[in-house]
Amino acid sequence: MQTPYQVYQRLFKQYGPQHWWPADTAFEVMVGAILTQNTSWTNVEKAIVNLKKEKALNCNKIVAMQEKQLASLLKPVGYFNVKARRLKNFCHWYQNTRQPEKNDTEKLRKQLLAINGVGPETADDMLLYAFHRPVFVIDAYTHRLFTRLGLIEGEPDYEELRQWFEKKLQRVDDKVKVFNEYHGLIVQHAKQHCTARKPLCETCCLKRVCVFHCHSLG
DNA sequence: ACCCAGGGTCATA
DNA sequence: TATGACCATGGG
Repeated sequence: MQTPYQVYQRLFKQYGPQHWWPADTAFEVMVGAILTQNTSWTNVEKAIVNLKKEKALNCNKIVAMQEKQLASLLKPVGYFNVKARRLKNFCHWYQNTRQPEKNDTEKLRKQLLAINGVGPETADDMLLYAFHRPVFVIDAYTHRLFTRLGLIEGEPDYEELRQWFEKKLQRVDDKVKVFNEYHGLIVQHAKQHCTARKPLCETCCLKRVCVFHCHSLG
């Protein structure tokens, strides 16, 4: 059976460094993390452009702005009313929290999860890509890919899956670096070879992982 | 016309 | 705790 780290090495060999998170600043990372909830990144890019064009990619500006006006800038991402509210909720926290980066990872994670509209994946995106903490991000692609590869059993919830990855990768040298690349690689790979529509993974760079598993089932 | 996308909250049982 | 409804645009 292939280990999660061997899967990582194959993906890295195939695709190379992913240069995640695609954003100019830590604040832009966190905004993007909220906007991309259940939404394709191409739509998020359009909303980010709208915000930059209005010089509204700014915490104080977003807090001060009317929610309706913010929602109009967020139109391309869908759920724009919900996300305008969530973005404001996040910006209130960010504005009122002095030096959140001074907190240890667990405390920071609890603070982020306490924001209405920030769930486990969004919080972990922020922790890894904005605060550079060694937190493994789980998303729908990760769950689907590793389920199809047969590397995880049952239907683990978010936290169980995150703990599983972090345990399997506990000995790697630079966790922030590897977790960063790994999540980007999973998304890159899954977009191409592990979508909901195209369920079979026959010709990708992880094929032998899949074949080995199928054979091991007898 | 239908399904999906780098989720999360809330009401209900 | 465990489902289901809901949010809503853009691309295949």
